[in-house]
Amino acid sequence: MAKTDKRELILRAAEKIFKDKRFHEVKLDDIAAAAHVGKGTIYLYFKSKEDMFFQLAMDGFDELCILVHAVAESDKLFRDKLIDMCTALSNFFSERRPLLRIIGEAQDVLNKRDSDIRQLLMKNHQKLIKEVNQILDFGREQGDLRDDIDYNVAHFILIGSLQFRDRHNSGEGFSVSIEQIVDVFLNGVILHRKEDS
Amino acid sequence: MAKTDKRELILRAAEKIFKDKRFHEVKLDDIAAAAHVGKGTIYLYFKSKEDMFFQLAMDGFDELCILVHAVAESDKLFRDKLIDMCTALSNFFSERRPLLRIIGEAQDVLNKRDSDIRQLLMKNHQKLIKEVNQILDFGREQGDLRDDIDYNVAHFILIGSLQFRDRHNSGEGFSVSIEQIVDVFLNGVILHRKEDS
Amino acid sequence: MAKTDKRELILRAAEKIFKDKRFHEVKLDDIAAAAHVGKGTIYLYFKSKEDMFFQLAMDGFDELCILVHAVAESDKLFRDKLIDMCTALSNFFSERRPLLRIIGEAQDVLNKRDSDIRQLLMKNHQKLIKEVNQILDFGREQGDLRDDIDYNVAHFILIGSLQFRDRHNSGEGFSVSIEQIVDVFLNGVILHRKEDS
Amino acid sequence: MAKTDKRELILRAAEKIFKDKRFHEVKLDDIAAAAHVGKGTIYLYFKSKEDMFFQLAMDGFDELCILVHAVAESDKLFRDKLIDMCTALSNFFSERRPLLRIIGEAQDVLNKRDSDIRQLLMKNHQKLIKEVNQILDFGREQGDLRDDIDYNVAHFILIGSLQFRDRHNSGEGFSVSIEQIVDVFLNGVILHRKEDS
DNA sequence: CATGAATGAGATTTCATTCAT
DNA sequence: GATGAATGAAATCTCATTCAT
Repeated sequence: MAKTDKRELILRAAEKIFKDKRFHEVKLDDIAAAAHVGKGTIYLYFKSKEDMFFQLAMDGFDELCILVHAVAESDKLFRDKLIDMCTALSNFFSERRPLLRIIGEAQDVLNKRDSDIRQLLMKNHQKLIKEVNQILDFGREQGDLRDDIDYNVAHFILIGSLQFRDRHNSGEGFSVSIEQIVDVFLNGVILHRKEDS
Repeated sequence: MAKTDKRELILRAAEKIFKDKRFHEVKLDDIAAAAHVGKGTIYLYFKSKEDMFFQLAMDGFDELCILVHAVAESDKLFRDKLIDMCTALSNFFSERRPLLRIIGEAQDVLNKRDSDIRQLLMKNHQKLIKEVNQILDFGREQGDLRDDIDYNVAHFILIGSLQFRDRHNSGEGFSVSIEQIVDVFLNGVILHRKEDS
Repeated sequence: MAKTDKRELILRAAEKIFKDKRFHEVKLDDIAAAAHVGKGTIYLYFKSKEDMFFQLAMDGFDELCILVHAVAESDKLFRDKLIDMCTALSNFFSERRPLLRIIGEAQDVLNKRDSDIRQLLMKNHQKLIKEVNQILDFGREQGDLRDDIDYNVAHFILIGSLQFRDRHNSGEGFSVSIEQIVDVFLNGVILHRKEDS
Repeated sequence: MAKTDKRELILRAAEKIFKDKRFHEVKLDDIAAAAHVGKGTIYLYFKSKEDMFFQLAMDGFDELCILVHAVAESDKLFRDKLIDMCTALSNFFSERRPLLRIIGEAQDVLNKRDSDIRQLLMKNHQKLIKEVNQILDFGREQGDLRDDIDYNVAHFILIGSLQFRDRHNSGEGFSVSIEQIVDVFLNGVILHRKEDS
């Protein structure tokens, strides 16, 4: 059995356990049991519960980046890429909501402490930004995007909306579609009174 | 000393302590010490650590609603009302970031369990939504708002963006202004070429 | 119940438990159970298991000093004081052998580490030396003691012999009496051939 | 590499590690690392940590006996033989102080349990006693030793003093010389006034 | 023989909560 | 009401020992 196998095994088990528990509610005993490994084995691969938690968070970030990257590379119109990207993000957020919660938790609090972790978080964040920017760049190249739009605004609006939407979806289906969000993002909410022109 | 004084004392102390710690990192000992009360005293005013935390989290929400309400009632243009509202929200989010983070962290989990807390969260959320809707209604009355915009979309985009923006502000000032967000919200990111022709 | 009561309670229980177990074999569970206190209570009075161990060792040292002091103050002949002192020490060693073992263990190893503990140990050691010296001084005043005897030699021989004797007494009674030891200490093993003079 | 090489390697590494640590502070991981062998290898040569420790402790005892034996056989005066013997013992005690300390620590406890170990300890002790007795016998033959001296008294005083002296030597050199101890052992501490008269 | 990853019993320690004062 | 000593369940973590390779 390769060394990473056990590590993966533990991370996947941890993910499940963290799904519906908060950090302090998660017991290493449960994770060990779920992963079918001895409790001590966890400590071969992770320095502490905290460490495991962060490796889990980083893990999720990587997947997210890969997802967005795939969309950026695809051969579609700007609007469709946006919708694909939002769909990909939304799926990711839905499926891995606990992971996201963990990432959020990690991001905010640990920024203030261990600088190693902060740097890793920033690096990951930049990576995601870069992927999203690829799509926005594409929009700009196509002449579909206003010149005066700060990329950050775009990120905040798209990702923020999607995350918020996801967070407020408590299982009975979304009340707002991705198309609607992308529509507002592209066209705004203002009535463009053509009769004025 | 009035009964509420001690309660307030504890809440204010708790607020400071929760600022840069995660839920499980906060010890009641620390809160009691910071509030200069005995540890047992906390249990006179709060059922449990959880309870105290949620009372803390809800604390101030009423004020926020009042603030937004005031904006709705004010005598301004739609765009300015939006900016005022977003400013109020942003301030609220900034001041209470740690709490919001912990709520975010806990929401998922608690949704599935304590229905009292879920109901309180939803009630508060509805209250805020109602106030925000007043402003959107105003926009619609003014003819500034597209007819086909679902209010939920608007909420998700505005509040989601602001929360996300706030969450990624690590102290050195915001990289994106509220005006920019409101601008995209109103006008979208697309280049409106038709008006040029 | 006074604060020291619980501390004493725990120390006395610990002493019993340490009696026939080595440090790593002693479980705090056992001590807590023996002292009829909660496990957490131990941590109210002692920083850690190690800390408790050292407080226990220091405790024993004090008693030892008190014993020797009482002999020094008594109104007897030099030889009888020596025998009394040796008897007191021997009794102490016998009754509290585990404690001595602990002291020995502490003394040697911790000398090399925490300087706070080292200083405390040295202070205690000096205290014991001082008490023994009182008795030797008395002997010198009486003209019973050679002028060229280094007090340290006397300590090493008396205390060393007694400890060794005690350590090799495994319950079936001592093979060597205190009088015999004091005799050799006083007169030496050499045959003083009076006929030579 | 011969079979005993690995065993030796481990024992020498263990010796270093045990030097300034208590039994429970020594980790087999450390010993394995220091010996540059796998942790499992230790179990090829030793039944357990305890077993390894005792083999280590017994290691060298034979040499000590041979050394004392050589002194007994030597062609010297009684006093010089005593000094040589004490020097040999002192060296042995100095070099193996950490081990002796741990044995002391464990002796009490183990006496009550593992009878194999007790027997081994006693056997070794008897062996050493026998060699020391040879020297005392020589003294008696020479007419240098009082007839009424129990050999055990002599052992306790000599070995006890030396061990105690060694235990209180914290590295900055001995405060008491072997000659001084032998002097008191031979002549006692009393002023022999009769000879003056 | 040699290894070191894996184990899991059991150690130490923490901390929310209680309750006698 | 206010307190904080006491609690003990439960958490994290350690490490001697085993065993498949």
